[in-house]
Amino acid sequence: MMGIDLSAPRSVQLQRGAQLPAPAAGCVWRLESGALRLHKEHSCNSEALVSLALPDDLIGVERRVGLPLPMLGLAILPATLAELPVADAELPALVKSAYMCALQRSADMVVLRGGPVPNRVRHLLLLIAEGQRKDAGPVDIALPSLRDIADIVSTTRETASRILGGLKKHDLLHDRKAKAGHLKVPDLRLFSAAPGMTCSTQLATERLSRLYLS
Amino acid sequence: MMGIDLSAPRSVQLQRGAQLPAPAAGCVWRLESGALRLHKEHSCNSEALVSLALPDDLIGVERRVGLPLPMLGLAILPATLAELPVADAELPALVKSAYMCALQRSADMVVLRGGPVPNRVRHLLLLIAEGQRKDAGPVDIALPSLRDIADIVSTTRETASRILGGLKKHDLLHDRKAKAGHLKVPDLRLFSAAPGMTCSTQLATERLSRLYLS
DNA sequence: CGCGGTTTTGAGTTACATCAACATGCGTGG
DNA sequence: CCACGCATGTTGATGTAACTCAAAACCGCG
Repeated sequence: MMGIDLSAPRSVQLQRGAQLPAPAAGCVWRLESGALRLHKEHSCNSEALVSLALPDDLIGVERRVGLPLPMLGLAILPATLAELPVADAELPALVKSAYMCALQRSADMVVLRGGPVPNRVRHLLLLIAEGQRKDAGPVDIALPSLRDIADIVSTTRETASRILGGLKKHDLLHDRKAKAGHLKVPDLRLFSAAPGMTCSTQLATERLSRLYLS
Repeated sequence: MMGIDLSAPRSVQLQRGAQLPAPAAGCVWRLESGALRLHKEHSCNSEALVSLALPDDLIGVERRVGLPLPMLGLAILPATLAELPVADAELPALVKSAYMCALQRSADMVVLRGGPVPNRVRHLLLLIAEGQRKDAGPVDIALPSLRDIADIVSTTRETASRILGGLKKHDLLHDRKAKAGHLKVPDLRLFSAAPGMTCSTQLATERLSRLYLS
């Protein structure tokens, strides 16, 4: 209703676990850094998980587009978001980007929830690391809580812990609990080259798990 | 290049396993009945699975919107699709629906790939049954192949077979292999009311599996 | 300091994948 | 027509990845 404030697009910082507030009227969020988990139905239970939000993703477009129940965003990493005022004329272009992004995230979620758990965790870490695009090379990344990791890849906190431990043992991850780990992205991605790991295909599912857990 | 044929929107029938051809220039598909699995990267391996397409979903919008690599559609049920000519002016509205649908499907995929396998299969069957909307009440549905079920819920054909067998034993599903099973939707959905089954939440994960497998 | 939340580690159990053997249906070609 | 392959479905036996349960160590915080 009130005019859009073009002068200073609001910016927001979120701590791990903090909930994303609704954007100002006529605005959407754009994730600058960090990562969120997006839920539907204002319930945090993992049944309602829809997808992740990674840097450059648009968040809240579904409100502008009239979705009955807007999504809930929870920071799994310290995140910063910019409020993007969007005129009606720009809306189509916006929805288009949001759509393409949604497809990508949907594909991500599928991978994050299929195959052996260690691979799923690896994939999540790589997604996060790429978000912090210092493009290739070892990266210092903030790690999500074990609970968030577990919820996202659909496992338990215990096994998530063991898997991170395994990564550490293999020198792929340092300074874990400092809530800012040092991740050797290239090495980690190398494992990606390893044989297919979608258990369902029943193609050579090399037992990679052994590699991770020592 | 050539003008759009408004007189007779083309309609296509697909058999189980058949691949969806590219729509005519300037057109998108609309799924009338059946179901597809959507992959990216013209590979059928289940790593590339992105989501499902259920009746009323729009397919091929990503082409109109300039996605570098268009998706591949494979019928998991006998499907009929209508070719929808779409003028540039209508595109925004189209992308909007496709976007909202993508969000829904993303949420579906998350559920289809988390928690105990029997529940995932149950969820898939319900999705399919709802697609054949005779809204509530027992429904005769065509069943996807075991391979497709397995790929989608991320399991093996063997366990998928065992789970369907369990459903049959519990009178929730009849006439299985006739490639047209009779599904008791309401009863099946009832199990949905049962306690949370997202293993990751570590909330009361009642051992429903026992129920299914006899 | 004690106190709720997260993380770690261990030991026992189980759901599920794996492997193997077999039955069935379907198309192709002799 | 049967023979043959090839995909699909079925069922059992076995191994193991991952969940569960439990208990301790480690926070950050009022």
